[in-house]
Amino acid sequence: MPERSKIPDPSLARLATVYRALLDSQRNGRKSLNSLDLQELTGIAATQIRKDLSHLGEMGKPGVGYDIGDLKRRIAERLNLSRRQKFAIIGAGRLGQALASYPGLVEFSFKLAALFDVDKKKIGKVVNGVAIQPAAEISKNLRRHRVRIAVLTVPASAAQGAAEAAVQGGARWILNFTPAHIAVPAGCVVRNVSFTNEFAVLAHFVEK
Amino acid sequence: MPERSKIPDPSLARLATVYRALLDSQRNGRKSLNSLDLQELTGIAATQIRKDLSHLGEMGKPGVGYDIGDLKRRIAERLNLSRRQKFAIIGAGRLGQALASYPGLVEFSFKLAALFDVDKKKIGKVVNGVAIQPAAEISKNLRRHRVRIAVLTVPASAAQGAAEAAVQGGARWILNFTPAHIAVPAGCVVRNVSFTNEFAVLAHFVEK
DNA sequence: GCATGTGAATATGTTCACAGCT
DNA sequence: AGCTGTGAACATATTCACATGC
Repeated sequence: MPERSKIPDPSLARLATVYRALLDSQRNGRKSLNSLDLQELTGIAATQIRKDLSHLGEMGKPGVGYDIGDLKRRIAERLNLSRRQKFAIIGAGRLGQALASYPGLVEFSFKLAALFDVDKKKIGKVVNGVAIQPAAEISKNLRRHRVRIAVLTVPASAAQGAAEAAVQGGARWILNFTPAHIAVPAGCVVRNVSFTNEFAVLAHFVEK
Repeated sequence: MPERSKIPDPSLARLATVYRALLDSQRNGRKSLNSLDLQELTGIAATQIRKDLSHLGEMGKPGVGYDIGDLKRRIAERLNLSRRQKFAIIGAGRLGQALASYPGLVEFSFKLAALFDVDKKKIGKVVNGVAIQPAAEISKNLRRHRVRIAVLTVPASAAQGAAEAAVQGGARWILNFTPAHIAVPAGCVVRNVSFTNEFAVLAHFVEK
């Protein structure tokens, strides 16, 4: 398989899931795994896992399985998890603070660089080692610290403004936890995460 | 289009997005919209929206557009949003509390029925009108209040146990915010929501 | 004339079956 | 024998093009 093939989006998400399973297994002293072990750990079908991994080039030993260290390295490389990625959170409400101190992000080598809010009473409060700063300084601070990833956890009505400030400050990758649709200049990537949509999809399956 | 066709999963999620846009437009006094207006509001391609809506049967007037009231009703009916759905949150950390008081869920007619945590210091604290209860009472309380939807916002290591208690109490639909893979009996539906996967997918697109 | 609804064409993603390496 | 890696078959989802109804 060509070393530089484009990986399908759902495959990327599954690779992240596999990556976490590898971290856990490694902590448990495991050295290698086969695709069936991974199915057990993640709930993803073994054949699907092999197909996903095939996008990274040959990895495993037929008849044996995968070396955890190798596999981790290859996935990390491809998902850009091998280099520390700084990110900023805009909106220090409960959700923003939950994300700010979420340990799973550290394992994926994300580094909280800044935290912003409009609420004057919150300014200065420290979460996970980072002090909450006034929203007015978003652009200036993102630029100064060369932060390229912004996470929006503000109310929907403030989302577009927050996104614009972030882009102004040089952010190009935005994770939008807001239900609002945000418009960004070409070259910016937005990924929307909607809780309520997840609830709604689940609700559809609830029997009447 | 047959009135009872199976709607593709991604389509369900988009319908939820459209539904929210309709709520907003209605608040702004709007009476009707066409598929291009909806594209503007949601970022979803007009042609995709029409295809999604076609799963609900004929809805719009050619040359005119869609009546917001009608459309809302039809979507709500199909997504099961027209009847109040009780749900419980297991794990009253920052994320659990954020979800507990998230206003978007009320608009989708979800009703927080119970909130649980193992931490004795949190027991009794009231969030969004609901007192936090001890985790030991999950099964008993879910059953008593006939709650069928459980939301897991506990640490990964506690996820399987929490799920089992919820199922024991009669829950059949589980929204898992934990990175852990959880096993449930046949007939239970689990939907996984992973923050870190969203971060990881975004990271993949960050240029080196 | 204008916007919907839909079959047909395309693109994307998943599953299968098995050849080939260890 | 055991498990990977992959082309080929299948399934699902999106886009297009246009006939139809207002």
